[in-house]
Amino acid sequence: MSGEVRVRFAPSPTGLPHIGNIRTALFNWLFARHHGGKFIVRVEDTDQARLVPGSIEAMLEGLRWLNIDWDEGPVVGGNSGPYYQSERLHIYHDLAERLVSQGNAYRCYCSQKPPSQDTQEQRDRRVSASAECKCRDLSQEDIVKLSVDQKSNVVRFAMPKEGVTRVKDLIRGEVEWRNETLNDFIILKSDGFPTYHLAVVADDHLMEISHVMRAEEWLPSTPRHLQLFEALGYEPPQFAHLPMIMGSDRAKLSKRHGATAIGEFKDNGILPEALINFMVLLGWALDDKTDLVSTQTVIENFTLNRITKSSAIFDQEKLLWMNGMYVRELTPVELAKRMTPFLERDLPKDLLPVDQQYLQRIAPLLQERIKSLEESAYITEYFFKADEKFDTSTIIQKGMDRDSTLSALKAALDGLSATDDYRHQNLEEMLNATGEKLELSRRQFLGVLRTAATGRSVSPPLFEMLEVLGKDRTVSRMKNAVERFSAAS
RNA sequence: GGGGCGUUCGUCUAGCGGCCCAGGACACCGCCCUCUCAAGGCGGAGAUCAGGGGUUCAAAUCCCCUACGCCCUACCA
Repeated sequence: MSGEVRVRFAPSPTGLPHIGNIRTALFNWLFARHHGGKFIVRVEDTDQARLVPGSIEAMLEGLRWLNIDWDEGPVVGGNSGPYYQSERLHIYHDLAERLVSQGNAYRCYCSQKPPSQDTQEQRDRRVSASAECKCRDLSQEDIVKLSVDQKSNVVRFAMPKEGVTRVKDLIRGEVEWRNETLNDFIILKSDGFPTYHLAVVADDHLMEISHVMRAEEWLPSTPRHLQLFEALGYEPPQFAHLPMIMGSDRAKLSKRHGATAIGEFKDNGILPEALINFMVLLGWALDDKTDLVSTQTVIENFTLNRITKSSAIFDQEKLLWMNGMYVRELTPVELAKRMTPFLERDLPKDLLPVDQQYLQRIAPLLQERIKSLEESAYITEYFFKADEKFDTSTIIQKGMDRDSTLSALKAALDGLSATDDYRHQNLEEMLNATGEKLELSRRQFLGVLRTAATGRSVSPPLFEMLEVLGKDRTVSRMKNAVERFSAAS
């Protein structure tokens, strides 16, 4: 391959940015960065009917969140703009006109039938959309007559009726189609907008795209694009069709498969770096044993021959595991920072705002206990709440009774009130001695204290936790526990 | 119906003719560690490499056929 690598990501603003689209963007970006080329974002807004306001903003927001930067496109501009196809209509009109005059395209006057009225059965049976259209063979006379009383028409590309069209796909190898199996697709719609086929070919050429990397669902339309490039006298770019991402039922991923929009991952507490790593592994692998891999390493090693051919199923479980791995790699300060928005969202409002200093001391204790930031509020709640109002019966540990539990609480309260040294080593030494004196196992004694301090049977290691909680909170909770436990008899 | 692509443990994958009676990871099970929960360590179960034919001294790897899955077959991208 000669010349600069220029790849593009071409989303259409028809809804929330999907994980499949983002993965395509990611692979294009990785490819560009690997080759020191350019990554371009181009908005394919040629379908006015399906346009959903805000989708491009969400798309760009998703890319930014993932740290996928683009060299040309919306916001940043570039020398090949505009990067919205709706602003390039004149280009497509000129090209369509040229194709018609060259004899590579023709106006079609057939009445349109909204596809939505077709039953699935009809669509399955349809030989080809243009099968009944005879406009290709209209005489000049007929055309003149038709164009006066028929105000709207479309332009169809005249596919060669013989021969084959071949592509040397960089991932799949040689693929070929007999031209007779391809129909005369529409290139210009009656609303004056081009279809995807015309626009993509025109822009990939004008923007000097060197490699088209897109999802496999586009493979069947590649011969059309190739024929268009040919008719226009353009040299086609290289093609690489990426495997698709499927839902757990092996069907094309969609909303009903759970979180699929990029924003949902963010809301669900997934770290962008974890999502990147996970998406990379959906169709690419560094070697036979690496799962956790930095973006930098991926960029250095990102070559097309390591891309898988078969589609992949999105495994939420593995993503969550991977996210946990990334959570553990954060510094306490960073973790605290990332948890904050979730605490602000999910913690009872009266506990806000959270004390950042305090949070930073809490963070290390949960770091290896959470898989997603979404768990932030639940897992830290007792650090912020005042005295816990748990069911006092849960405080009694296995093998203990009310009396032994109460004396354990009292003994602990005495010790915890008497000392000011709340370093965990000291607490451990002191409380272990107390527990031994009471002839309780660590499991029992510390279990009682854990419940008294948190109201829960599960928590980070007790001593470290009490150290972070500090004397005031600890003593207050122990007192509270003693009182409530005594009263509940 | 037509066209195209794909098919290695449940899932993501390694493998590009001998190193593979197939390696890693998630999930699962067990043990160890241990104040609970995690994390970590160790081990286990799990794939007749979709099936059948070839080619070859040798095939998951090359070729052919079949099956299945998926995608496309719109004035959607």
